[in-house]
Amino acid sequence: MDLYAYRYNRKVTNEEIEKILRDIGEYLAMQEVPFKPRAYEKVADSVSELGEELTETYERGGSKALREIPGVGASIAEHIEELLKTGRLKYYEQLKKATPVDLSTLTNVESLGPKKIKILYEKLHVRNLVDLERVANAGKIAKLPGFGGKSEEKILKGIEFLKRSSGRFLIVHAMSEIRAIERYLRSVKEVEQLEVAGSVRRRKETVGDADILVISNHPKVIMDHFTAMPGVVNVAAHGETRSAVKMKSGLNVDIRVVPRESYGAALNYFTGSKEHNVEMRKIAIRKGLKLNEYGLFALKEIRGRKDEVKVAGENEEGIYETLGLHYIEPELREMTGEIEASVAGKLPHLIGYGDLLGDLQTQTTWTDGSSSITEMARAAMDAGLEYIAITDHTKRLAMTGGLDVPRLILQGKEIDAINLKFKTKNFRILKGTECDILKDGSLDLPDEALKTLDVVGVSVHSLFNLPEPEQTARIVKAISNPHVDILFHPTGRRIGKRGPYPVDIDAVIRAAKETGTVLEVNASDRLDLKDEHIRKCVHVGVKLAINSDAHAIHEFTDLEFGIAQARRGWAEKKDIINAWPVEKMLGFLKR
DNA sequence: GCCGTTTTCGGCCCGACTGTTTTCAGTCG
Repeated sequence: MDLYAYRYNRKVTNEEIEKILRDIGEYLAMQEVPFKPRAYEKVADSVSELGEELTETYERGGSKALREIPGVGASIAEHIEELLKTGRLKYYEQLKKATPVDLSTLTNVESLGPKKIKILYEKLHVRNLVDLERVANAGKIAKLPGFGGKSEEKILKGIEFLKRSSGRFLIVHAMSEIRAIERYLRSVKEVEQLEVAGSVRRRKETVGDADILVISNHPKVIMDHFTAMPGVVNVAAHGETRSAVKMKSGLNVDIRVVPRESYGAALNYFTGSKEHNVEMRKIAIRKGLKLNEYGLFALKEIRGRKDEVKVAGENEEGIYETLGLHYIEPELREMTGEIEASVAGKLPHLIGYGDLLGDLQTQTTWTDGSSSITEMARAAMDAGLEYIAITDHTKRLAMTGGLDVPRLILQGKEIDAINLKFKTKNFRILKGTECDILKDGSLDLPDEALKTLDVVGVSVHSLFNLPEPEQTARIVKAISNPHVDILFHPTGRRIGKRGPYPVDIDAVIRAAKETGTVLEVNASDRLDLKDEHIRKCVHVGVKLAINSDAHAIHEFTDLEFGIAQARRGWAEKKDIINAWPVEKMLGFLKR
């Protein structure tokens, strides 16, 4: 059991509880216990979709409130209670003792599940990723019964993928922790101004650490508060104006206190990207100026003596202006043409964080979502949206209980009824689908059913390893269907878990252009399309939809990260169809 | 271990694919 929380006098988080429940499920699956694994897995999913910390749930309503969480019964409620009260769970510790392996890491290796992990542990004493890589490289896995050369190759590939993505955090996951740190620091009265710089401010899809800049006249107080924050497990540096800590989650956080007069220069410097900064300095030099993290300086000769005079630095806008540039939004500072565009006055007017009016991909309890249509609609309204499309899965995705035509029709009737209730609220629920693309590019629902819907999304959920030409042809065929409006998560990647399937994205974008199909910017942990693809779409005029892919009411907050991704792809409001009013959006879709 | 217009027991989202086999176990979505 993970005792960090208690060692550092901190409450057990949902994330920790989720991991333990998931691990228990895997342990039970290892022992081939029937049904229980699914029960634990289900609860782990529920916990991950909760909008409230379990500590709060428990304080609010005790074990009875825990029991109200879907999938939590008497026994799991007791487990959670034990975890909340003592920070440990004896049942879990026993399982762990019997098979001491780093389950959550090993199951992250593609093609490895509990059964194979068990064999690897029993035959080759594999406990963690390092062990696994060693035996795979030694060719020992191929010789195991049930394994072979290809399994070994797959495992090595999986390890490689995990290693590449380690040490960085998905911004979608890290942001809530970063925001909590921000809130904590802002509550310190000596903090005059504060901003998180670095890749977080540029909204990169993954971030390695968080760089926080603070203006304050009392740096020492700030440093002391910072290093004593809840959740800090290691203080790497504790200086006068700079400190660095590691959080329990593994996130590194740096803080710097800077004087007001150089705040803008420091913010610019610490926001990066490095390449962008280098170019800005070159521009400064060409103008006879010098730019560093303290400011923008002119070299002036005063009475025969050369001296540096600060000409800008208190804010970023002043620095860009003095350099003869239009202000460049942080999301664009990647040295991919933003400087030239800025000089030429041709920077895009980026879509704003409050610009979305709708969400065109949501799932409900009809399939694998955990909230009802009504609940999702209410949550969308609270999130400031005017419409959502309900796009539950289709029958091929059996594990989700995907809809067939009769159930789709039933769902449509329910949507009609709910829409009547919401009529006065200027909110509309659209009928939609996330229809599976089958192997040959045909669809999991017949055209007669598709044409009754407001929004038809299609996506690939199977056969990720088709050769590129086949996969591309499959997708192109699917979006050539005259009823298909949007291609959901076009490359199939899950950041940190799985790369994109082999696909010629340029060919897909061309086909989207020809067929008038919209491509999705999926805002969940897929962030798919990615920034450079978005930019290609914007360039050729393929329209985009930024969708949450929400499976629960609080997941509409993910839309922010989809917007960030679209901004990194230079997208404007005119490029994003769900930033348009519902009638205009519907009018644009294929008829 | 959970759940109940099939309610206190007896069911439990399941079909497709892969790589290993030579009829199937394990993984994935």
